[in-house]
Amino acid sequence: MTIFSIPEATFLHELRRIERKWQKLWEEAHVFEANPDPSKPKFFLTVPYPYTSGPLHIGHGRTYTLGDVYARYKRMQGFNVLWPMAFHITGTPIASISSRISSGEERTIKLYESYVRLYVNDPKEIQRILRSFTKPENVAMFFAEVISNDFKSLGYSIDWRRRFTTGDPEYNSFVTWQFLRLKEKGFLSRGAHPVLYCPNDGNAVGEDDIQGGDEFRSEIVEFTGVKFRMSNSFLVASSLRPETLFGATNIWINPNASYVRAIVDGEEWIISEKSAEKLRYQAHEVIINERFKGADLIGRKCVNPVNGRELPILPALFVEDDNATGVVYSVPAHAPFDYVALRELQENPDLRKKLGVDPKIIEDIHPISIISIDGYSDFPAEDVVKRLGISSQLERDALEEATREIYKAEFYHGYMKDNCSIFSGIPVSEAKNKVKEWLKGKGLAVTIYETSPRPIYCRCGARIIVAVLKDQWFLNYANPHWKKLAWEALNRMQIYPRRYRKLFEDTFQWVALRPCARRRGLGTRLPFDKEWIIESLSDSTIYMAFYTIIHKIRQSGIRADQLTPEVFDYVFLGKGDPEEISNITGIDVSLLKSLRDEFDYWYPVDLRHTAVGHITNHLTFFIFHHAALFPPKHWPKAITLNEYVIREGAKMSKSKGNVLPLVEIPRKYSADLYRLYIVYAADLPTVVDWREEQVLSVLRRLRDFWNIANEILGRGDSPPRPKKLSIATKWLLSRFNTAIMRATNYLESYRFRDYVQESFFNILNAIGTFRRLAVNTPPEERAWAERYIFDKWLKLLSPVIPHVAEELWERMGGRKFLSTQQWPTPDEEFIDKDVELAIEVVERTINDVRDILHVIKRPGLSKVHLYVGPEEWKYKVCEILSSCASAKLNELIRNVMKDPELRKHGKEVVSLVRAVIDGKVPRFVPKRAIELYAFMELRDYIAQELGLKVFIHEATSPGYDPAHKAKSAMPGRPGVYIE
RNA sequence: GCGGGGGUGCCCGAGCCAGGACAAAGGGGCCGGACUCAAGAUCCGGUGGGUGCAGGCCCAUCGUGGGUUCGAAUCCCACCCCCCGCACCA
Repeated sequence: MTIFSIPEATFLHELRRIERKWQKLWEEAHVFEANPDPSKPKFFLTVPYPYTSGPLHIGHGRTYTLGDVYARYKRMQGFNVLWPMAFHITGTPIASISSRISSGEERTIKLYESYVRLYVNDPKEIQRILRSFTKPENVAMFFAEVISNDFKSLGYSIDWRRRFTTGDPEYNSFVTWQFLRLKEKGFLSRGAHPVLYCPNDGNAVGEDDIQGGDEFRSEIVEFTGVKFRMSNSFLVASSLRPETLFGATNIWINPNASYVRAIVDGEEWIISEKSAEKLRYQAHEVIINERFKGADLIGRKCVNPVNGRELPILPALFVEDDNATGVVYSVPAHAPFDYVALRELQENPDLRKKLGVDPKIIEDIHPISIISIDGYSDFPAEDVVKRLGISSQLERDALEEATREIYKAEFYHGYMKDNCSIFSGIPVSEAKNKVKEWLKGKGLAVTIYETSPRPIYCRCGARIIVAVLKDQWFLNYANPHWKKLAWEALNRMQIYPRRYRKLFEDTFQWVALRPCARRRGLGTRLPFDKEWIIESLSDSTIYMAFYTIIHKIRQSGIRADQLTPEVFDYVFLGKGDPEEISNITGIDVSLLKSLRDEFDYWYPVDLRHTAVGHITNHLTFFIFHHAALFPPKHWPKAITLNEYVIREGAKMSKSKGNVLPLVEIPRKYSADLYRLYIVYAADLPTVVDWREEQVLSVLRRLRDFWNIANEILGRGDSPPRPKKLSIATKWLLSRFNTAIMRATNYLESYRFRDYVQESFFNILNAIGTFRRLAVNTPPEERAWAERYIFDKWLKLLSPVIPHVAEELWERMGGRKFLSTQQWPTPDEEFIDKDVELAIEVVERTINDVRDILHVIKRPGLSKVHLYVGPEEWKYKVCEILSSCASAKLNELIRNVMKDPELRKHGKEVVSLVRAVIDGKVPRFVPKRAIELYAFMELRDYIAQELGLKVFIHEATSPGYDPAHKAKSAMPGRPGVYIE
């Protein structure tokens, strides 16, 4: 942890005091509560509500802080800003946490104890809270409460009256309405769907439910079970590569495992006993008739459905009866396991004897090559097995590696050979699915699901399998009508940073069926099928609309059961007759109308800001559902996105123990420091690295600001404006007013980092420069200048460091809250590019002199003569050049030569143009008179910087020029002579 | 694997879409100087290499290699490496 030095710690302490003070005052004055006001333009900004399963960290805070900076900016811009917040409790994780705590799971209890301890000191109280976590609602309520406190102590300007959770009955009514309407529009569908499943719990399982689920990725893999006829039965052999069926030479079974003869969906199948049990969960009807050892099948034959070839059934030790059907077909040309197992049987009499294999059956088995691929022989399995020196089918790891290699190579680069029937000649990558579909179409294959990795276990201890849910509800994003609407919505939306639009577009392409309900967890029940609970991303697509009315629902005591679908139809869509709805629901007509008005005032969402991780799911659904349910005028306008946060170069994670919780920020650092750092550290599309060293440096800059500000305030009231301004003052005012313009443009285009750089760091630096430039400026003028910029500066900074700015505003005697002041506009009168350029010339000249001193190293130098301002026509050349877009020498010269006066100077013009192109003369230079004036005025400053006596000469009439340097003077580049 | 994004100086990080004023903003670190008894803080200067007793010149340089162009960190192609997403996890 940082050790701040004493002055830093003192300053931080002061900051925190100020932050608490203003948070209290804002809250008491209800400054950020927004009500419809037809006289003002509105701006509706949302950031996703947090999921309340634990504390937030500085990564989450980045997103919310950016949202707040923008909300504050827009508010000062004169918009009526609605920036609300709610809490997400829907779904399985919170339920799962509760049940784990209930069942006494040590790890979870420890983890949650540490979470609670972040917020609560009293050990007894911690235990009480922890015990309450056996109810999921209490987990949700606890974290909703502490997170909202975190947000308040970071100074977020949220309208808290509209807070709700997704478990509130009013919200349930709202979601119910959505799903009824989606169903009516035909956007829901039903069908079979495979899920990871715990037979013991009777439920689908998610990452949270799987033992070690956060350490590896568990997925569902699809095998193709191929039916090999065996008299009246089918031996069902499974493969991940159905296209290799053409190269099958035999069948492998595990001789020691138990197999069954079972009626599966009316057919008699022979499969492993273990697989028969699992198939019951995959929407198959299974009746087991007979059990026997795998060895009993050895030597019998079955028929390959693709070519009628008779294949012998042979034993193999590598076959797992627990994987898919426990039966595999052997393709020794292309599958390393098969190749090795076959060769072992052929070459090892002991093994044959042990497994009871008749040598005659196997001596005629030869690999059948069916795939051609560059870089391998006809028998890739043999190639790889030899290369890796594999000799036994029990060398599982090596064989799996070999299999992966061939699978990848053949899938991407292989072609089916001529012996593959109608699939001959096509790429393997295509053949795989085509063969599968072809077989399934003929009733010769089925899909068998398996977990990967295998086995995996539920936290309850049971083995997880794949189950097929027959009646899963889906949101059908593939619906062409719906998709078209969503595309229209996307196309008219602004996405920033622009690079992420592509990801939206790609997602829109592939998004199809999305399971939208589950059998467990928290949430809203599907209104037309109460067994199902609407899943957490599906219930969070248009909830921004709910913010517009929830506070009024609460205030007026409307009950959830009064919130019928007709109410929402009216409020959100303007459908139906309010009198009638009022009669049915008992909600007052005027109240109904005011809900409608409020929604109509705020909608659409003007900006949704969030982290990029949400693009492929939440944000896509957000757009789809708005497009489905609302008319185009209520579709969202813009999305902005930011990347995440790492810490000291490393990703934050529980296991590393390097997560910095948001709650620590206002305690160990400060809200404003955090805000300033997190916004400034990187652009939106760049990952922010939270580095203590850099945080500290930002803290020092914040303190510089604080000191300068208080120094300015300490001088009391502003002195009168001087009649004549020094060049230093002119420069500061120009620089500052330019900064207002730039900062505003940056915020308008969501360039938050540039905004902070311009309005905070650059102005801070400018004041430093000003103070050095102002050696000859009278103190009253300096004081006036600094005081002049001061209140506008505070306004500029209010969005990012609202507490500090608000405090200084108050100390300055500002009226009301700074947070509600008008955003500053630049004072055009003070913007003077020539002065800014002239100062640049002066600074550059100082550097040049230093450079020369460094090179000549002559002792006893004490004077510098500067020859400023060559002939006026040279400035004219620069002026013409600066307005030329082209950079080609001859074109530039032609442009310049258009001027008859310049043409007179012929060759000299050409060499000047060349000097500009070469960068020896700056292209943008001040007017001659101003350049001269700047040097005259700043002579003492230059002298002070260089430690030399300075003499300024007009280059066109130098009084003293022993080295003839006056003629080397160029616009923006005085001649220099040091002696 | 598929899809997306990126690789900039000792480190972080702008610039790239709209090629030219780019040895490349800003911050950090480091070096030198000022201040100080000293440390810290603060302020000033420097920070690719070489070279020069006049502000310069030469070489290298924005992942690597090609290309387009009078001109490329910026555009095109190939390769290498890194990050993110891939849905029932919110």
